[in-house]
Amino acid sequence: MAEQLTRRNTGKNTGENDAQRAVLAQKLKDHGLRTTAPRLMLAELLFADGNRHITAEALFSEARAAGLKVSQATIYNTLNQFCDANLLREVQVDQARSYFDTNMSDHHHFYVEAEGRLIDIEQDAVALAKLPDAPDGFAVSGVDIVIRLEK
Amino acid sequence: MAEQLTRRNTGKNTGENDAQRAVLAQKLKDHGLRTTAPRLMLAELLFADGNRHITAEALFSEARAAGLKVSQATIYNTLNQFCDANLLREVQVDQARSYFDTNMSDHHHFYVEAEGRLIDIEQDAVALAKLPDAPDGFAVSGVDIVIRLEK
DNA sequence: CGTATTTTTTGGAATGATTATAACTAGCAG
DNA sequence: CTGCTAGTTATAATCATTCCAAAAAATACG
Repeated sequence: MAEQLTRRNTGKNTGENDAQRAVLAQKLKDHGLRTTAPRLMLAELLFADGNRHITAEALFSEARAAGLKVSQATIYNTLNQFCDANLLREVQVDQARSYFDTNMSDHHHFYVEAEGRLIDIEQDAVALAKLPDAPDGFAVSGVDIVIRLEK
Repeated sequence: MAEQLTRRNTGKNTGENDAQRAVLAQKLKDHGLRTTAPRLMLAELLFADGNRHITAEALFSEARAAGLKVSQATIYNTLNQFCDANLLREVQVDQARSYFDTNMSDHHHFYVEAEGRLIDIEQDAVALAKLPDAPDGFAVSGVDIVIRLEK
């Protein structure tokens, strides 16, 4: 079953992939999620090859292309669970669809509207010299900067 | 027909409202839009009383509450036309629904997620000391900063 | 001023992303 | 193993938004 996966990483043998899978399984556990087959396989697609930005629909296609038999509902459930568990974050750039970012570090984004593509901005590439205070009774829960790009 | 409007502004007599309507009609013309009754009435709701942040659904309710007989399609059409005409801008904070902002000046937003409420941030309350260059082949078309708030 | 031409508006159907539901299956604790 | 709980699935439901074809209103023209 595991071999149905198209590997995005550079692993060349089963031993290496097994090791990677064990790491991912532990990662799920560490974040309070049971290790189930669908979760592990989606985690592999999401986390095996560095940071990614992906939509539910794209992850679904990728999973199907890799031969996985996951339903759309599971894709959505899993993405939301991963978000709740702080394994993913949602990026708000297009009200038509949600983007999920596997990079949990503090950073911002370029967004190429024409291509629906997100690009990370290193956190130290942006410096905020001045930020307003939160209105009375509120606390800041996040600061999102999106730089929109065109050709 | 015009008197079906519930006034959000402080106008007290018809003369004053007529004057205001004339100003709005001119504003529509200036932006290349024909002055039609629905457009004028929605413009009145949107622009008569200072800057607003509103969703399509909220504007529809407001229009209905004011006794206007506009269809939902017209609300959406009008909001999109106003955006295209640079009378409104869309703010991306919640993928569930679109927010429209009547404040066209360069500024950013607080977003109170729990209430679905947007609050303008004066442009001089934010200072960006450093911004990354756009990747090769791209130009920056906009910089959006959203500060999310919680209680 | 009517009449033709073009835009708008409309109600309702269609779309597309996402979520809810209810039955089934798989983890995992004892 | 067994049972209880959580996860998965297929499908239906929801919700915002867009599409559509027809009716109505605006401008252009004679």
